[in-house]
Amino acid sequence: MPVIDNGAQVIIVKSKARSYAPGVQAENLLNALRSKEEMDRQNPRHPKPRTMIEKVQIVGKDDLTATDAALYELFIAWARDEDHKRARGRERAEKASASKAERKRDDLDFPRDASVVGGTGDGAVTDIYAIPYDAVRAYANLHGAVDTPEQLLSCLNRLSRTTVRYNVRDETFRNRGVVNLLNSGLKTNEATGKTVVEFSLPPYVHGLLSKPGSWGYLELRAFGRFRNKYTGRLYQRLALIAGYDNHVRKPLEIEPRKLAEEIGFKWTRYVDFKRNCLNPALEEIEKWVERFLVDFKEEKGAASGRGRPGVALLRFTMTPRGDRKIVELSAPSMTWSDANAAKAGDKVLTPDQLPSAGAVARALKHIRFPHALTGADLSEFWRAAVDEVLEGFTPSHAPAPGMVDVHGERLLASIEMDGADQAFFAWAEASALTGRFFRRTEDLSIPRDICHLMHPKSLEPTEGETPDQRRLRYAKDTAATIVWGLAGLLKRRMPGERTVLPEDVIDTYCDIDTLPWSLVSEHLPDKGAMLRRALTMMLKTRIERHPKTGRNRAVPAMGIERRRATLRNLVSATRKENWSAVHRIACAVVHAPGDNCPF
DNA sequence: TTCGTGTACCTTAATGCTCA
DNA sequence: TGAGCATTAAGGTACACGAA
Repeated sequence: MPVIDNGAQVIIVKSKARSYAPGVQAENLLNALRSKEEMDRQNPRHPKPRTMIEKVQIVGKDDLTATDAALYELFIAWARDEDHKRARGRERAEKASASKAERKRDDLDFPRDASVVGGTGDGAVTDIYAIPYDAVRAYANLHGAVDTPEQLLSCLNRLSRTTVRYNVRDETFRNRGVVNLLNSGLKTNEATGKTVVEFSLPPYVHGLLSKPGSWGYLELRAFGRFRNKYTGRLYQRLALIAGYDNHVRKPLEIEPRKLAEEIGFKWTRYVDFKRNCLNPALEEIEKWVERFLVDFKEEKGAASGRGRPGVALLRFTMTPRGDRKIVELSAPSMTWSDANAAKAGDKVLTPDQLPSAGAVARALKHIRFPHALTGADLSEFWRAAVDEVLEGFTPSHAPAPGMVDVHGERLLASIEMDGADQAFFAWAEASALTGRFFRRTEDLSIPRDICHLMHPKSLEPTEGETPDQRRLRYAKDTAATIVWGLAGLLKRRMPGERTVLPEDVIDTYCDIDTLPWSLVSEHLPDKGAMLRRALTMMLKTRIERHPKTGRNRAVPAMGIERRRATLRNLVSATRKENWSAVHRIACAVVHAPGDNCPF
């Protein structure tokens, strides 16, 4: 149902939040693990949830080595890969059964993450995974650190006894809880002599893998070669930011002590932190990470008394490594059908908006896609993506574009500035990571009665715009997106998946570090301190007993209607650039607690 | 044996305060 | 106003310990 917002009816989906879990980017993960050459060629990347990157803190003894951390990332990637295989199997089975009896769509409200892996139905997932021993050993031995079963067992033992705290709220997890990283061990079949590494993830951690949100794409190849225990911890934080859209990506600015605390470095002096942690970590990241480069700067603090002023702020600026120019890439031959599909005219797109057959062929050769695609597939997906922008409509069942995706006005601007070929290549590279735009034009069934209301002015390309103006426009666009999300117009993601309710995504809208709030903060008198407090309060939870199951669960401390109304007011003020109104609303939330709010 | 990690000690640099 | 002193933190070197 459209919602009235400042006199205009709008329907949008949240651009930041993804409503499904992306898969591991690897042609064949097992082959990549077994062979160093395959690892270098495939360079598998796995999406790690932002929560797992930012909110985890090791509790107690921290004797994990760089190899241990690499193995942990491997296990996370493996679990995700296995979950996806099972999910695809489930989808095929559902399709088969759907042909026999028409399903009642509203009855299919089962949790995706539990059904994928055969969980208990309450979000708890209890699967045990097994990876061939030789594959794990080969991966752990990428830099010659682990060779024997005893050495591998030592790694697994350290991982199994390490406990972490996730400082997040969730419907099933209390933020003061502590869980093991994982449980793991070696298992040998005495009859066949075959050995596997078995592991299981704690249910809460496993559940995070399939939750909607933002992701940091981590390169397993790089992880396997890190030798410094802190490199992987710093790398994940940088990779998370490096994956953001060019227009919203800001440098990571953080106090040295805070960063040290976050990555588990015992603070003594800055020079020790730099020497033993930052320098080796940055060297290794530069040497092994393919996706981005890091520029590191120190900022001295203001003199506050006697003595030499120390380093007050660290600034890490990430830039994509090697933005590839399509004309510099070799062009392979193409099948007759692929070439015809690429050259075919389009009812909506102009010839200037269609990539050449050569561009499609280059994308197929030089971009690593998660699944086998043909040129005809890519051409079709591109037309659907541009069509979506031109119509100004996002299908209700489509997942929201991620920060990595090239979409919206940026896509049109890229076509105009760089040409269809280069724009297509950049779009294909991003889509290979997210999979967001791999769908058909027939999915774009637009209800004409509301279509004219959904074409945000911000989608029109503008000239002479400064980066700040562009960022402001992007923030306002995201604010409009939130309005659509709050209106409950995210009906379904895919056939058979459960309904996405506004309350499912409200938490992602309360993220102060993302647009529009990151930009809004810059305009507020207190630099967004009050807004941060307000959004934090909206994320607070309290524990209550479930009326049916009797189990304790965490529920939002602030009522859903009040959270929704507050967010709507905030984004409405943001769209009008009424910063004082944003500040007043934030103050009202902080100082005037209402229903169920403990403050 | 090599290398990562942590610690200790000394020197150097930067800044503010005091006083002639 | 400038020299000298006090204070604080970085830079550099060396060494011990333990994991790989």
